[in-house]
Amino acid sequence: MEDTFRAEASARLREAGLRATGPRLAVLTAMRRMGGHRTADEVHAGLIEQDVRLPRTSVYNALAALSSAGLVNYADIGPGAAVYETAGEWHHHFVCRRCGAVLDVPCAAGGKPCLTPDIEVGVVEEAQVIFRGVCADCAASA
Amino acid sequence: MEDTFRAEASARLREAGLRATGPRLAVLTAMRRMGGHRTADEVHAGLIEQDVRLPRTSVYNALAALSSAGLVNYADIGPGAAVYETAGEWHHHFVCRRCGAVLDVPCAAGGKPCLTPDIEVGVVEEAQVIFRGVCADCAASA
DNA sequence: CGGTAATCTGGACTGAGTCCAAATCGCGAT
DNA sequence: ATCGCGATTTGGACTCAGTCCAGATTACCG
Repeated sequence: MEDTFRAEASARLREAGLRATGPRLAVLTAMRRMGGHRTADEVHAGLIEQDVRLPRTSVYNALAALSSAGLVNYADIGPGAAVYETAGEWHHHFVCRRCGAVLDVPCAAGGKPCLTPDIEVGVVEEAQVIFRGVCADCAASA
Repeated sequence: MEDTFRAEASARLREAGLRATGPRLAVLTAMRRMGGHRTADEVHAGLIEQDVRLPRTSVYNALAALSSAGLVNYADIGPGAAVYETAGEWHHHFVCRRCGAVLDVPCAAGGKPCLTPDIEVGVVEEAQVIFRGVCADCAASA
């Protein structure tokens, strides 16, 4: 099933007009193994740990390709590194100002874009919502 | 009226428990003069241009202080530098994937936070929405 | 199986933001 | 007025995220 997974990923990449290359499949596999929100460097470290030696640049390249193919989502959660996650239900993020924790927040609307601006602004492809505040844990210890 | 502006800003800083220092007022004045969305470095450059010599670090410090006092808003609009804008009507942003243009999108709800997560996650102080897509100008030339 | 354009590689580089320790300055108290 | 203390500023060095480039590789089409 590891194989069916890779085969399906390859197909999806090709559908998007991209080649199914080694680095891209490696990054995708690593992300599925690690789960959750991951920075590019975390993915890179995860690969090294599994003895998959890949230059940092290639991880960035692969993530960009996977993201444009819709296989991973890119989320800019504020200062610091951006995070990627394997594509699934479209959702939003809550970021704790105190501890930096990132929590998923389900999106009521489900699809992309889940919100539409009140004004005509061009073609809206997606709407990302970032909630900022203090998470339950931090609120408790204050 | 330049003076009443600074006096009011000083008062607001002190209300927030912060000192009304030179750099902070200088940054605030520069931001008001420049208007729109500005990165920290743009604000810095704007100050230099007016012969207000201030280290880059101080601009960052001042922006952080002003932001926590609610005098400026911080907006993380994606890869690259974060932008600040003088606080006014709470609104959101549309970012063009092609040209990087940033457009204001009025917020229907008006106040902060204008959205609430469907799940209990802690104390939500604000919700920032980033719309991504292709702006009208870029869409026209494609 | 071969050609070719897309992609990878790795090192150098840029740009945004942070850290630190000494100097300075606001502001409440005297 | 001015004193003193602690918040803030300074400026330089530094870290970290991400990009650029040019030559080597490689996936895919025919």
